[in-house]
Amino acid sequence: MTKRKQARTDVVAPAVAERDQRQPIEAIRAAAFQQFAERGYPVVTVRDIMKACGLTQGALYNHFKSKDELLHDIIASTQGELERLCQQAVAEAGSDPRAKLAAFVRVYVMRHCRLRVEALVANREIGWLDPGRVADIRRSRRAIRDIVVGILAQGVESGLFDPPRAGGRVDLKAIAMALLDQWTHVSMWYGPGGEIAEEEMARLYADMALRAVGARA
Amino acid sequence: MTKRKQARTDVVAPAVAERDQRQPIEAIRAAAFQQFAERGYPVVTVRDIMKACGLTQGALYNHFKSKDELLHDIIASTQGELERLCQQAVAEAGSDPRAKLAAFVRVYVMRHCRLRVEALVANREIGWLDPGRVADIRRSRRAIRDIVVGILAQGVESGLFDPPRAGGRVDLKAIAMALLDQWTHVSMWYGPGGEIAEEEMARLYADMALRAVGARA
DNA sequence: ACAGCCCCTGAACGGTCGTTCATTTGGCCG
DNA sequence: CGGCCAAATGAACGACCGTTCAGGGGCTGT
Repeated sequence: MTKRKQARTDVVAPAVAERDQRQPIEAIRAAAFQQFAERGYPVVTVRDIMKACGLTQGALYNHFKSKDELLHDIIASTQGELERLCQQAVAEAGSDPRAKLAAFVRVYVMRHCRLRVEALVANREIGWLDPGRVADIRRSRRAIRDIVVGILAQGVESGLFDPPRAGGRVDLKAIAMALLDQWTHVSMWYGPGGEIAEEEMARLYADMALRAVGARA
Repeated sequence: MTKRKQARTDVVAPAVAERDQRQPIEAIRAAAFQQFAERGYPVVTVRDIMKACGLTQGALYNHFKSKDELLHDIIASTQGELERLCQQAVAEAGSDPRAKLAAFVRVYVMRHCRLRVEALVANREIGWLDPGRVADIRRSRRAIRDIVVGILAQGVESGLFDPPRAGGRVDLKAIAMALLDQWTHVSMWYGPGGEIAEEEMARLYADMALRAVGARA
């Protein structure tokens, strides 16, 4: 091989553009999301991104310090919004852990269906960030996981959940990771043209989760 | 940035080597698995891989036609073995769909715990393959998914499974995808130094799956 | 009208990439 | 011991990378 432009043979839709009409910084963010989701951070060049919003390479550096900062910027904004939505959903769901879990799944899954591109980038491309910039993203991910662990703990304590045991005792962290894995990766295969609506996806996943943790009827 | 050697800030363990004693072709495969898992296909250079097994860049091309062929070779071998193991596990599990599902989960999860490096590469790096080479890997993935769909269908038909409904009817394909997502991504976070043994992980995931599909006690 | 500023352009820089190839190595067979 | 050939070397090639920067509009406020 001598050409270097091979695309990820994955997921998602096309993109090219005439000079985007939005604020250039927003146009760059949007183009970067699309391109990173389609082909992956390392093979998307600065030239690609800027061409996709009708500018040239150099203009990127009027808005971002580096390609890496651009990636961090778009991941961090998406991740922060996700964390906020999850907290809000749980807070508004009342005190029953079953309602909390259902509300969490609903928000989380619907967002990963609707904003597939953003979810894909935030979850798959995080590994390309400079080590120094990855810390706050990881913190946010842990925070989201801990919300789930908290709901499960409350459910167990109140006797409303009866989750499976691993090695004699219940490992809520492992269960939370397993559930989050399946909710997160909806964005890898869910297609808006698919047969199932986002609403139905959310309900399906919530049902599976409540069954998996042994929620009382 | 001017240096290009940033590592994925992800997962997995170290590697360097003095001249590997195995057949060079096997040494290259092993080094490539390790490096791709640690840092990701696009940023691992041919020079990196060959240095890791004590050779120089040029020697790769005595054994593989290109870097891309090397990636396909190691993914295809792992993927093929996984498909074989899954088929075998189900075939040996008798006729009860509950036993089939449990056997499948056991084999699938334990393999993804034990061979984390291979699973990581096969699942995460597939997108970097040339489009022409990706077809057979996708076929194998679909085959594995269809094994799960088949087990679920049998369970529903025999009345032993009562899975959740989405939009009025049962969508076995979506359920199978959801379950496979959580089984597959164990390899992303399970650590052999972790508190849970592989056996216990397999049992935990099998329990969750049987509950999720509404298996009769 | 004009200065000042923001933003964009596009050539240029130093570096790294996958791949090729002429050459050298080293083990095996007669 | 000499010939043979598979396998390894490492320089070289052409391409392209992220980033910099001097130069050039086209707004704004006065």
